[in-house]
Amino acid sequence: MSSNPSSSASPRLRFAPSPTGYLHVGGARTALFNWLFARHYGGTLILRIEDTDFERSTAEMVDGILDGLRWLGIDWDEGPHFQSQRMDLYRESAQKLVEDGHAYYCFCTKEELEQRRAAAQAKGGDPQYDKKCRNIAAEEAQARRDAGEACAIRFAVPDAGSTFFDDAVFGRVEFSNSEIEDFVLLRSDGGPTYHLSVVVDDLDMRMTHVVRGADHLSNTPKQVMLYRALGVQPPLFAHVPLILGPDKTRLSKRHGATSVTAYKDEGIVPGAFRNFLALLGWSPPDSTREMMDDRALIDLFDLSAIQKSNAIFDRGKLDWFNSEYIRAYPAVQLLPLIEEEWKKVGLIPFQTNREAMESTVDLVKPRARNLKDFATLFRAYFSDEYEVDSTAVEKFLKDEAVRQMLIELASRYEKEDVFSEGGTEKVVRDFAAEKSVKAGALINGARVALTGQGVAPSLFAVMANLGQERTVARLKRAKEL
RNA sequence: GGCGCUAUCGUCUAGGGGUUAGGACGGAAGAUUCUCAAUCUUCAAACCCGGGUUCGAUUCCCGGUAGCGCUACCA
Repeated sequence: MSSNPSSSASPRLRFAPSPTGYLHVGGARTALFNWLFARHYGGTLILRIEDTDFERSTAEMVDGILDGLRWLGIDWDEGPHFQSQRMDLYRESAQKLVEDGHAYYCFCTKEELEQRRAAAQAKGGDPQYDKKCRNIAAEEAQARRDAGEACAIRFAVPDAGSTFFDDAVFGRVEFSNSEIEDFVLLRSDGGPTYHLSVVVDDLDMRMTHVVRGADHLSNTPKQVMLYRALGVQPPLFAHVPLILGPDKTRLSKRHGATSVTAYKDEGIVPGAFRNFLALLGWSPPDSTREMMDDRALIDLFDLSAIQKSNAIFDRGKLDWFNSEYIRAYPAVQLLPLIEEEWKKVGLIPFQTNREAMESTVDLVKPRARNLKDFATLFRAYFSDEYEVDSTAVEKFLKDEAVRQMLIELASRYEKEDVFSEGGTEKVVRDFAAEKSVKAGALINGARVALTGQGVAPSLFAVMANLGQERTVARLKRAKEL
């Protein structure tokens, strides 16, 4: 008998994705919660790939899942283990269950089952398996197997009584055993079903806690029965509510991106995504606190603070987190991510000096909402090939006189010996006073000429950043805009 | 259909037998100025419905409704 899981000194948890698709946001959050819990208690996180469905599982998906986890900053201590390499263990366990009288051979074919199920339902009866094979004598079963008849192994669910467990988030959940059919443990092809493989593996890998999606809540009593039949105490379960789309249905492609890789590709920064995900269904003791790095998340995380109801994925809030994180990320950290975005659009920066690029990043990052902004909105800060926003031209440069003045202004800057933020401003203001025009008109016009945008940081900071030569050249081009 | 779970602003949530029901995103308005997607200020916005229990229920209990999940030789 194992000891009470909740009193274990060092918790052991696992994340067990099925590689039949990329890492989706629901799975990512489950992984995150497991990780936060394990790190909070100094436990062990095991990664297990549940690839018993050979048809749908691919190695490519496994790589995608691992990439997604790494991107989110989730690391693991053991694994990845592959269920496909542990098939013997499942067969032996099923065999043992038969020997101990907890399971039996079932010779019903899939067709027969479907037929009888349909017939039962037509009569308004119970669609559960009718236990036809439950009482076949051991010798007969052996004989039929020897004769090569295909068979599955089913668990013999007790006819009476009920099964319950105490979930860390939902509390006590109880099911009447009569609601649970004699489920299959081992398929006729020799492969285990989910219920068998999870239990056998969680047992073999000495899991103390099972944190997974709430879609498994109704399946849990089956697994609890299996643990009991195997003579052990089940681990502590914690079921995490599901993530829904804006229409309150299960999140799917219809709602946009569902894989974490897609968010990476969309210019979301990993810290933002992790922070956002952590707050979907969980909140720290001080719920007014929202910005949390991994350290804070780990310190504050607690299973009991997980929400019981499903949460809707709010893209707007994610974007907000993204802008906050981009602003907070140091330029050194941001630059490599930005360079990936440049690569995607073929932008080759005119500047190669890292420090200079970093200071440019710092200049514009407060206005960024997405990493892509550095390759689109902010192109002019890094490249001489950028588009000019026509509405900005319309708004600030439609006056021919302004254009002329900007060209004149360029000549003045050309003659400056020092080109500083304060100095450039003085030149414009003096020039405006001289011409009896509002400085704002010139500043706004110059902004469009320099950045192609009507929106930008302080003009003089931009000039200082662009440098004298580039500032002059772009101002001179004002008349062509 | 059966079984299970859930229910606080549009969304994420805090709270809890007596509160002006708090915060955040988003929305609206205003301020600022050199533009704004930045910043600051302000505003609107919620306890699903019906019964109990109670001096008092949004909070506890029951029922309803709704949503979600499970009901496979998928995981």
